Amino acid sequence: MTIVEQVKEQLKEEIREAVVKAGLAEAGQLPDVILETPKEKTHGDFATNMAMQLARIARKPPRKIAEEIVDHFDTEKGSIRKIEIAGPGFINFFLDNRYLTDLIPAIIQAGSAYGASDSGAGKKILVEFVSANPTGSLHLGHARGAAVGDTLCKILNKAGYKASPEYYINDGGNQIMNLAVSIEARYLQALGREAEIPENGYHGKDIIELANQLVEKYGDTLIEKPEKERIRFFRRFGVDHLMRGIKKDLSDFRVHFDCWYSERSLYERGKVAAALDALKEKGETYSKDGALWLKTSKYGDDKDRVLVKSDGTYTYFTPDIAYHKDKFERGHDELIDVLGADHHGYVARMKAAMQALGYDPAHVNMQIIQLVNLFKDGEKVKMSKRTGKAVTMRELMEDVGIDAARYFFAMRSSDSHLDFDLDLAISRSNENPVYYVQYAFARICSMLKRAEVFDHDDPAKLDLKLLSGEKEIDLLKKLGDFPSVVAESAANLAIQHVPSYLFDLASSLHSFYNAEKVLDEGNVPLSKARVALMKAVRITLKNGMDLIGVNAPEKM
RNA sequence: GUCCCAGUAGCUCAGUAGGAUAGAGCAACGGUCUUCUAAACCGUGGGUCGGAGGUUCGAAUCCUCUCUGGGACACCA
Repeated sequence: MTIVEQVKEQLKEEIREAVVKAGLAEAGQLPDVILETPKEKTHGDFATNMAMQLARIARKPPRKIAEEIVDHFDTEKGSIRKIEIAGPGFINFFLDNRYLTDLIPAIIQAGSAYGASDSGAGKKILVEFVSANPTGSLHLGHARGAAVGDTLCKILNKAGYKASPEYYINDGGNQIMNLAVSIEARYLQALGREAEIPENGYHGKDIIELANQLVEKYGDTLIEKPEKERIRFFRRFGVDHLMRGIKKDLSDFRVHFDCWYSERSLYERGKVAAALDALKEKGETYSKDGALWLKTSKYGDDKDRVLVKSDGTYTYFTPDIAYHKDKFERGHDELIDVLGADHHGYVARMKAAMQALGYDPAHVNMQIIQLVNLFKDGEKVKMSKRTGKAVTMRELMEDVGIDAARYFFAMRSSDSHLDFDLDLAISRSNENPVYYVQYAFARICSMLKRAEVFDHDDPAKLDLKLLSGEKEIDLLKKLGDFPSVVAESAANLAIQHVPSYLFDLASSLHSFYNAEKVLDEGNVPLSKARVALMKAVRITLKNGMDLIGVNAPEKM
């Protein structure tokens, strides 16, 4: 438990005691004590709305109840400086700053571990994201999914969950056949022959480049191969090549996956057939019009879905079911899929399929990432792999930079539409908040380089109560918030809280920096205490930036 | 037609397990470097939280209806 949590828990316990002592409620019927941090400083360090909650049970006006609670409150125990009753019946607690200054040695000692908590209780979560078909380069939408998925995993792990990031490679379906045929066509064209890309094939530039490489490497020798073998060759070559590019893009974007899961491997290990059998056995399927259907409508889907088409082949849905079943079988308690908005229709049917297999659909969590609209020269740029005009993830990295892109994607709630103005991001990148946060870090580094005289091995021995200025208290409170920000962010799958927290912390730092001098030879004890504070802020900023995949530069 | 997301300051968006006077950045205006990085700080102005009802001590937040914008609704993946 973190220091701030300990303080809050103790305070809650004391409130409970006071309520019982005052005879306002039995210990058993006591509502949960809600202790919040007021926005307004004049409202104290912590506040509770207990009196309002008890108004009904005790049948008294809230302010009267608040008075009785305060009268029975044991102020000796904790480090409470002052208690006030305010507004409709809030009880505001003003604490001694000791618990705040205690944070500094704790943070310095924890180092890169600061911010961690066990609020996730080791729950195993598989987070699948990106999972783009290997049929072209990753584009802007994938970049958002990648940033969100990667950050989500890091936040979950920091908060005590066990999250595994995974990429599902769709290397088994029709799309891949289309890819092979498209490569073949481009290959023939590169050799100067007549060939046309099929209607649902891929027209991207990267396929042309791929074909050119084939010509360089193999000349026209591939034409002589029998068609089946040739297509198989193009397919494997295409998948390998494109997956290499995808992996490179993702790792350059600082996105990490524990596992690259192949769809083909599901077939090879009989997982698809097994999933199908399981559904049949449970009586969740039926035949109609020559196809095999799954009764997804029984579990809340709009209509039933086809598993096996009348031509005997599987729909994409069937291996996907096998894949999700496998995720549970590998021991994960919960599944999170980070999906593009175009997969919206997929949510109900996959949850239904999992329910049909006997899993709790509440453990299948689909996070829909809304569209990214790109604006360039004031015009909306349509994204499509097929047209070859898509803005790629690579271009994004080169144009706006990885730090800015990662921060930008993390800072907005992923279920809102995102307008990404490329011109603005490129031409006025200094206005990007990421630089504000990084600058705070760089400033501290720069100060600490000169601070050797004031540095102390054991911050606990310093006179930290000298840190009592308004700006210092602000900073300390922010530092103490970090673990609960991470925990809450994880619990709500709301990653945007972290960038927003970093911005606030940076703001407090800048404000402090401009108001006070840290390194002052005229006041050594205070300087030492402030150096320790700066170290704690630097650690916290760094840990937060790590979570969202943004670099912490020592110099800017 | 059904479903999902959004609508909060001029612009881009935070804030939604109900809390006190709704926030930030940008833009506008006015200040601050002989002092640890001015990519910063300090200040001013700017709001029917799309609209209407409801729930209650209390609603941007929860419920119902409604308007506007975006997206999804294949024996494609």
